[in-house]
Amino acid sequence: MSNRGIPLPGRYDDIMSLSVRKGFIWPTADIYGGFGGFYDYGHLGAGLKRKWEDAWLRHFVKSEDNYYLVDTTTILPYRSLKASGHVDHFTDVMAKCSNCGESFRGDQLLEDATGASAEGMSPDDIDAKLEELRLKCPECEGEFEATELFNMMFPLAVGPAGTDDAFLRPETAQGVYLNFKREFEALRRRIPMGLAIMGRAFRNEISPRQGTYRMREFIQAELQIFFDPEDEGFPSSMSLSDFDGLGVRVAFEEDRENVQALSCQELMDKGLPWFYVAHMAKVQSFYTDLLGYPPEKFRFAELGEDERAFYNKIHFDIQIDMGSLGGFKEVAGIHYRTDHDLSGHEKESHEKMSVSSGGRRFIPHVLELSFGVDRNVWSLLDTFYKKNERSILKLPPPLAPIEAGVFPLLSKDGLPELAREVYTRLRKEFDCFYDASGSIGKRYARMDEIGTPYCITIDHDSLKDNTVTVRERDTTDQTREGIDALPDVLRKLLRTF
RNA sequence: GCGGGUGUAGUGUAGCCUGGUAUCACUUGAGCUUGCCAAGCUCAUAACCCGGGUUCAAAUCCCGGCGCCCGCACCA
Repeated sequence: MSNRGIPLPGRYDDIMSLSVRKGFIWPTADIYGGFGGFYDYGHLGAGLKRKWEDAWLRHFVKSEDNYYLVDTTTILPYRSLKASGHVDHFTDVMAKCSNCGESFRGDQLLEDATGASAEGMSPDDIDAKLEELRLKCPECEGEFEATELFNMMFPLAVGPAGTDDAFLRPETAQGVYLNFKREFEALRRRIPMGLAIMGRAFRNEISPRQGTYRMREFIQAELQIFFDPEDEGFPSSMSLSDFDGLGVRVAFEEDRENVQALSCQELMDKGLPWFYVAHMAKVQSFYTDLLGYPPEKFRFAELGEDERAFYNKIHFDIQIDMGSLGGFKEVAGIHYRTDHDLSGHEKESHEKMSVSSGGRRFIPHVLELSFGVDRNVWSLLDTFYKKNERSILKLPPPLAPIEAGVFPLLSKDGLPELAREVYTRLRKEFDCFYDASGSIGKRYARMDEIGTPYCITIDHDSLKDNTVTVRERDTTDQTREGIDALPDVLRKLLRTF
């Protein structure tokens, strides 16, 4: 990824400070000095995250026939991850130079020296081979220490026997593949079939960095779409004509800095299959149309052969330009995983994964839409937090953790009583916040900073005619509405997707 | 994991070199005030990342750990 660049000065700190002060995000076990690679969500962060997840679910899962949300365990048995390739590919044998201290991947050293793949070799075998070939540190010609196994997966000892026979899942996707046969039956053997999981995944990152961008425990929202690779009609409910006006913003591998806006047809002319293009359009539409990201901050970045997993036939990252992180950073990916995963599980479990459809028998191919939820939440804060004379978090209203503030203009003359009454009525349906403290301007400012799109103020006129002012966050414009009409008014303003 | 920087109320900071338990601002809470955009006044709450060591005395000096930021490496 060409993520080079320096963060805007103070931008990261501004967002982290906002997060901590107001209740979005802070380090796990903060009172013990934090815990590298782990972050907790406060009340606002949890609300924002939940609403992003709801939006994702509606846009990608509930909008299609035969797409469903499932939920699977975070602990998986050894064999399932052996079959998926994670046991071998997620485990690196590190060789450390005794002289300069530099670390290298043992299999890489052997491959460079012999030209043959050394993947999956045990540390002892690699040690023996390094010895045999008399390999020295490429940096300083120093000797290597005994190699060590570094596993990106967290091993677990399940049961009283206490053997390392399980791992915390490194991606949610495997949960879907393991349940493919059951769901295919339960959903009456229909293809295409989409199965989504939103849940936690775990990777023992060597150096977690940049807040919630790279964590050791993180949340994924992943959709696995199973389809017939030979069926041009997939998926039947999608049509490229839905995206006619959309210029799909793409940066190809050979010229990563050059973002082109291409039509779906132009992308297909470049050799991408139509189902892949359709999902690119759908993803971009999610960000730029639904959530309102500025198009220039959005792009697909093609990953080259050496950057993507070997089984991903086509792989574009979805990247958002984040000032706090120094440029375009990955928030999601679209991966054409072919039949790699189902075939792997068929081989290891001896369960047939092939299906009959369209008069043929085949193992379905998988298109995976994979989103990092925490990264997306961070990108919302980065993209929509404006800090000038006013500090405003210009969140899309449907994502705002607090949807409306309800204030009495003054703390006297019966205004608080009526305001409380309005608040009590609205809170049944909307996420509301009542506040009577400080000046009205200060209360507006507090709401602006946490992204509350609307504030309702009860004044003296309200007592006479049952109307209130509704103040809009970004413009500060006010309209006067009847108290009885508020639910309808707010519904129209807030339930926009 | 390596190198550089760094850690003081909720947030941002002064103090650290030249040891004597801490500055300022904003925030937060209470009260007064306040007829619509962080106004004002009074009062209050609140901090030296953790653990050792040196010393009569450690935020300050030394050692170890942890966290954070930047670079390298890593991120099938």
